[in-house]
Amino acid sequence: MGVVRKTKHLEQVLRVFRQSSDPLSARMLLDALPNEVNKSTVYRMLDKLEDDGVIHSFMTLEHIRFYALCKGCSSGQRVDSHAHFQCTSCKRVSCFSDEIVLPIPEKARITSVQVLFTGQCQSCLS
Amino acid sequence: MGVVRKTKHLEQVLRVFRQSSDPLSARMLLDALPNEVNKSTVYRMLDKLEDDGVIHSFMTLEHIRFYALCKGCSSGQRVDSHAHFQCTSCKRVSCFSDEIVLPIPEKARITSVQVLFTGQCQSCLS
DNA sequence: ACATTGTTGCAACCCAGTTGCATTAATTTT
DNA sequence: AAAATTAATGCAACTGGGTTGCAACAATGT
Ligand SMILES: [Mn+2]
Ligand SMILES: [Mn+2]
Ligand SMILES: [Zn+2]
Ligand SMILES: [Zn+2]
Repeated sequence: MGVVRKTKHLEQVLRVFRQSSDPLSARMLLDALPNEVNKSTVYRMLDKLEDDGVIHSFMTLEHIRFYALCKGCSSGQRVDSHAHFQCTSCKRVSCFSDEIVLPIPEKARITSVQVLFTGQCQSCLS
Repeated sequence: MGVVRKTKHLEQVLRVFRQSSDPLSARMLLDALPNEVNKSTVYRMLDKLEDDGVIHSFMTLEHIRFYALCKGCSSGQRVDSHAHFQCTSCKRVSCFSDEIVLPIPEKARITSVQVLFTGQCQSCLS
């Protein structure tokens, strides 16, 4: 079951996501929230928002889950995936703007795809 | 630093990987090994094998790391990625045989890509 | 205002993965 | 072959992301 009631915390969570250009982990979100919020509460909000399709999540190399606002995959049919990138030096996670079109395997009923590029970001290269 | 000495455990680990068509988690590997092996040892062997490029790893939705033998990305240049699939019902993880060709973003020096499809496998559908 | 029920905080818990250290075993040197 | 060297192993304690049961609280409908 997704979000039902519009609570203060929920509004703040959504505001933090909108103001961030990058995906966030639960820990980063906790630190970014203006009020002190219990971590259980944060995890439960994230679960519900994902249930509702408002956010997507994906795992990074350090087995930490990151979350980002969904930007329009909701329309249904196609399995869309905007890819993500993690810098192996500074560990920062970011979105790739370009949509990636993937051939969908026939062997199963695919409902989502996660693409994670890794390497070194510009600032870590220079 | 990668593997240096050819120990009994290491041979058994490689044998298990060769006999398995699917990627394995550390837990699955532990259970598949003929001898009782300490989990720290297993994790350390996996680390070293990945350092050496013998195996690749990727995270699944339940934040569990899976490992699979590298099948020929070693030749260098191209960022190759054979995609993986996890069934959301039975949680089984498998490889997709078809190589996936991805446009490599210019914004960073990409060294690897992970692609994880999720959905329902054939047997869970029927 | 009241009843209903979703949400929150708390504390305890789970589990994948890590780490420090003493012991063991593979490889090199003599 | 024996000794020396050092990588690999087992163990136990630990870390940290994430979960869960439950009582207290707060949003929503009437
Ligand atoms: Mn989306
Ligand atoms: Mn490979
Ligand atoms: Zn970086
Ligand atoms: Zn299945």
